[in-house]
This record gives sequence, C-alpha cells and structure tokens, in this order.
Amino acid sequence: MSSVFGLKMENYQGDLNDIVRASAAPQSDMVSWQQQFTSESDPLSFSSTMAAMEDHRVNDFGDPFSTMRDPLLLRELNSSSPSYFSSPNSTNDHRMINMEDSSSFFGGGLDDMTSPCNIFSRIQISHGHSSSPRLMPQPQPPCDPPVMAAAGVSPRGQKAPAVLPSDMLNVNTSKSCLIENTTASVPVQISSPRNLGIKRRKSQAKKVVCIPAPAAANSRSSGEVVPSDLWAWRKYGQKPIKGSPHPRGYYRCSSSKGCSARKQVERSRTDPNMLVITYTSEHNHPWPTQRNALAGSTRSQPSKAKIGSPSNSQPQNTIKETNYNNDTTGTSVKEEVEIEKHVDENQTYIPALSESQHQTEDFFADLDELELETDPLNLLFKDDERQNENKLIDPFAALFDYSNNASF
DNA sequence: CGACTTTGACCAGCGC
DNA sequence: GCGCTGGTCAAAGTCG
Repeated sequence: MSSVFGLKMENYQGDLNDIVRASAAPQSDMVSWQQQFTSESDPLSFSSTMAAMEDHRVNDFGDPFSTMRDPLLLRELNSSSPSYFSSPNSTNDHRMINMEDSSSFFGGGLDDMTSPCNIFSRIQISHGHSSSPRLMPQPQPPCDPPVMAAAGVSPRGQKAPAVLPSDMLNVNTSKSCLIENTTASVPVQISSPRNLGIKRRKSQAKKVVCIPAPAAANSRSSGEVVPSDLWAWRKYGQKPIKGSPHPRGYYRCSSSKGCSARKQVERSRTDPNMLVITYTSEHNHPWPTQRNALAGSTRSQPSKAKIGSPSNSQPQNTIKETNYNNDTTGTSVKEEVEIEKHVDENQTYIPALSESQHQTEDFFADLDELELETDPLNLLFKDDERQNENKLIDPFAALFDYSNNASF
C-alpha cells in the first residue's frame, strides 16, 4: 500500500479551464481527500478538517473557502502543530485506504522521493524552470465507468468535462464519505491556445487544488468561523461557468493592498462535492501575522439570509489560504498544484468529525503564542536551513521539501 | 468608517 | 467580424 499525495507545480501556461479541458480525456482518479491529509503514520487529524467541511456543507454553494482551512496549509499547520487539528487516534483508527494504483498513477515518477509513511513523499513538484523537473505521471488508462458511477461521478461532462485535471486531486466526498479511485489520470500538460491570452494571466503561477467541498461548516446558522489560513481573501466577482452548474468565485488577497494573489473557487462539474481552487499570481507581501490575516476576515455570519444562495460566499470567515508562492519577481512560470491520491473504491472511510471549530480558533491562538513573526512556514521549516530561498517563500515547496526530510 | 459581498457591466481572447 | 466566454471592475448594499 502506498499513499499517493501528489502536489504538482507544473510549468504551464494554461488556466483552470485549460486544465480541466486538458483532462477531458480520461477521468482522473478519484482520490482521497482524507488521505491527502492523513498518512498512515500521520495521526493528524483530518477529522477536524472534515468537521469543518461537513459543517460547510450546509451551505450548498457557500464559499467553502471563506471558512475552511486550506488543505495544504492544514497540512503544514499540522506539521507544526501536530496536535492542533488532530484528534488522538483520529484518522488511523478509521481510515481504510487502499492505494493500489499509486504506482501507475505516478508512473513511478514519485517513487524515488517517497517513503512509505510520508504522504509528502508523494508530492510532486515541477517547476518549469527547475533544473530537474519531476516527470509527470504517464498517461493512464481511461477511467473505469463503473467505478466512476460507483463513485457518484456522473459520466456527463464530456463537453465540459467535469473531470478534474488528471493530476489534480480528485476527491469524491459522498455523503458516506466514501472516496473512490475512479480513474487513471492523464498527465496534464496543460497546453491551451488560451494560454497566450493576456487576460489569462499568462506568466502567472497557477496552482490548482481539488478538495472535497466543505459542508457549510460555518454555516450561517452556526455562525461558526473556521479560519483556513493566514491569508485574507476578498471576493471580487462571481461568474457562472459554462458547462458547470456551479458558479466560480473570484477572490483576491486582501491581506495586503497591492497583492496580486488571486484564487478561483468552483465546484467540480462532475462532483459537486468537490471543490476546485485555482490560485493565481502570488502574494507580494510576507505572510500576514495572525491578527493581520484575520483582520476583516472574521466578520460574523451575516444576518441577512444569504443562506442557500448558490453563490453565497462566506464573507465572514474569510478564507485563510495557503501561501503558496511568495515570489514577487513575477515568475513567468505557471504552476499548478496537484494533489493526487489513490484509494480503492469504497475503501476510504472518513472518520467521524471530532474536533470542534473552536479548535481552529485555538489554533490561531496557538500560532500567536508561537509568535510567528511573519511566515509560519518559515517557522515550520526553520529547522532546515538548507532550504533554498524559493522554498522558504513557497509553502508548497517548503512543505514538500520538508516532507522529504521528515517522516510522519 | 472601513472592509466585505453582490452583481451587472465591461473588456479581451478565442472559435467559428 | 461576430458571438461566446471568462476575468475584472465598480457601484450598491451590508455589517461590525
């Protein structure tokens, strides 16, 4: 058994759409979100995260990210504060994951950098400018329709393939929290004519993260606030996307004026329970302090009944997203983060949610106590003085690097 | 008052 | 060239 947690930062010039289109062919493998954040050796608790997500689910299309924690960040946070999100015995006791396909999924490209117990060992990062970019997974066989069906993924979406980028994390979070491996993936070497489009933000890094749509955790009714990361995001637009019943929300970083960091949040066309987050551009400022990050992001739930609004973004609980890239040099490299996981269908069981959201708040309190001066990641990885500059700046990179140097 | 969301309008790229 | 589409802008309204 080998967990597959793939994060790919691929040098490409496409956008999310391109990614999706590129993946139109084969359905990507459905992977376990849970597993993404829980490795066998990682007791970390995915549970609390899932709890938040579950809560979110109350709001069908509410902006999950305004209240949910960034999975990647979570991972990081967990790394630094293993106990925070974790509930003792949490995942390990409940998880049932079969990762048989991992090898094929990555075409062996990751094996050399992995360790059995380290989910990060499966993380794959490819920088176009990297001297030794990791190879993408080789083309995978088409998904198995039956499996797909079993996974609750509609076969539709041919025109607008609801398929997530093959190398993106595909998670099917059914009510029962069963996650299935639905297909093989095709290496997504995003390449689209649109890449050249000016408005397509070429030359901007892009990172795509697919995660299970959080339940309306912080459902307005609950008014709960679940910080997701230290970044503050402000919604500046929403558009219905052709071929998708779900609108796409546009967010920009509000942690710092002038920050060009943006992200798009939309639900997977194939699986409404899946959320696709596309990060574009980069933060041009240091990781905000806890309080700064929370500033303007802790609005209590609006009294106005936006509940149920398809696009109701969740202003309050502003998203705290992962600082995925702090490169301010304007890299011309587009990146996409892909999280991949393979699990055997019906083999993954998401543990009962155990942690309350207040825990999250505690978490930030903890962070504060930790006196994170700027970038928590620096703290997380401060031990590794050898990290290259980029990694220090880029949580993902740092994270990955860290993963390779630590066992969970 | 500041920060936020909402939402229609505008603009630019792309395909036909 | 036109229409479609996606990304962004900005006014209006909400909230603390």
